[in-house]
Amino acid sequence: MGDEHYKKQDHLLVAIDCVIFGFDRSGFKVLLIEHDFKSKKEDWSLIGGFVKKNESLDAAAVKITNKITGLRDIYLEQICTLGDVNRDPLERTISVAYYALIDIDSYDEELVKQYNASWFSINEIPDLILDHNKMVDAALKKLRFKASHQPVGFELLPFKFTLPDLQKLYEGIYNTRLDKRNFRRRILSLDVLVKTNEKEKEHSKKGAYLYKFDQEKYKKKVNKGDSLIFKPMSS
Amino acid sequence: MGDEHYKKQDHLLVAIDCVIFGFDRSGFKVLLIEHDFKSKKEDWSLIGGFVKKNESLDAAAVKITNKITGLRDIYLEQICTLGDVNRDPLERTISVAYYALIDIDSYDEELVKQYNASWFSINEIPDLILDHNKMVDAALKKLRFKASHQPVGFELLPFKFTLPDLQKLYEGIYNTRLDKRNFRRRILSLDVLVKTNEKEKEHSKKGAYLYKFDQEKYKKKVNKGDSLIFKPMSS
DNA sequence: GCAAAAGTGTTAGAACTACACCCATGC
DNA sequence: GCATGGGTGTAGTTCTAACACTTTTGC
Repeated sequence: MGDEHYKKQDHLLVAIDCVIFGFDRSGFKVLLIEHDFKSKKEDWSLIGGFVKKNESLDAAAVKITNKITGLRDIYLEQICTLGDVNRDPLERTISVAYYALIDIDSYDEELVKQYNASWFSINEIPDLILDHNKMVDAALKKLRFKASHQPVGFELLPFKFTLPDLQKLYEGIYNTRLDKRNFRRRILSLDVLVKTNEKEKEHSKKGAYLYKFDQEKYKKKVNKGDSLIFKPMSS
Repeated sequence: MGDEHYKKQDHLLVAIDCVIFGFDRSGFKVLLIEHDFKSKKEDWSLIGGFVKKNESLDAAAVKITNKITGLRDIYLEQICTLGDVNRDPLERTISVAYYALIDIDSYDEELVKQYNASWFSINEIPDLILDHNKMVDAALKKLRFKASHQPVGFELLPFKFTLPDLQKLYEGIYNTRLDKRNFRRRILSLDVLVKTNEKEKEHSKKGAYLYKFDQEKYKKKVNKGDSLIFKPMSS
């Protein structure tokens, strides 16, 4: 915004690209699509699209994540905007990157297949087109920060989950190993978890208690936001 | 980025708006311009401009801050991008917000006058046009985060400065009071300051020693970046 | 000589890290 | 009965926060 006249200004293509994070027992993942319109092999990219004139950035990001996952009410956060002149060789395009957190067990598998999309462990992200690797790196950095200041998990886990699962989620986010006892003490001291009487017995013989989030308290913590609740933890 | 065809897509106006932070003994400030083209009274805004087709976002932000301050090599960081459909009533415009940190004693006063710009204490930011207040809030939040993880000050202070000044800077950033002894211990333990033998005697009878940053070590800390070095501190 | 700001250490409490064993169950 | 993953407590260390007096010098 400035003192120049609007009419004569350049108008640019504006894109949205989404880093869709998901989590299951085998780890922390990103959803990528095979980007075939140049039909090179192994040409992966983020999910994206262009912003329409009558559509806000946030709305465009919702539309795009919904298109491929089928999910409504997705948690989305803006990461950054990339705008080098030649970042897209076809035409000058600026791109606003977002990340999404979804429960990996609840997306629409049909849609994902249809778009040639696959989940990649964050340790095995392939080379992506354009500057999409930069976006993934920035998304991870931002998510790690977020996770160190606010509880994270509600968006990434099913309604009920075990503490070992939650720990694996944090280990995935920080790409590190955590001490079981310290992790439990810490996460329970946040006072946002409610223990149920049910046990999950698919993944161990003894079975692990299922917990759920106390939504009220959870949201309060998330909105508070500035208090430090987790540091990247020790091994 | 997506699978749609580029030609038919909408093209949008893209603006840059800059939150220019400065610091002097009387506090922590933001530079605003009187936005007179509708000639309402007291119609303040951030400094901004439109992005040209052949100009990167970062370059546009540099150009804009340079235009009003006359400074080169300004520290700039992207904050966020705002893109509601009706955020600018004149035309659909998305705006990428940046913040700049400058030494308030070294800008070009002539230019600032010419643009009808003034410094406002961050406690007294007036109502700004469009969504510019949102940008200022986001800038502060981001700067506070940055200051809690990396040393800040090199960009905002003159080459030599006193510890009481540096403390006032942090107090300004966090809008709080800090304990002198704890502050000194902490900031010195970062091992990025070098004490000189000179004293600054304009502001006290006893005089305070001048310090400078050890640029090597400072940059190393800034690039490292992820280690927590300051929490928002106690009163 | 006194007002005004600079400078300096200690201590109690809180938080963090590291660490090892028993439990419940399916096979 | 044993292998597998779930669950639990403590002690040493480090970090943090609270706090008061002396120094210098311009007036």
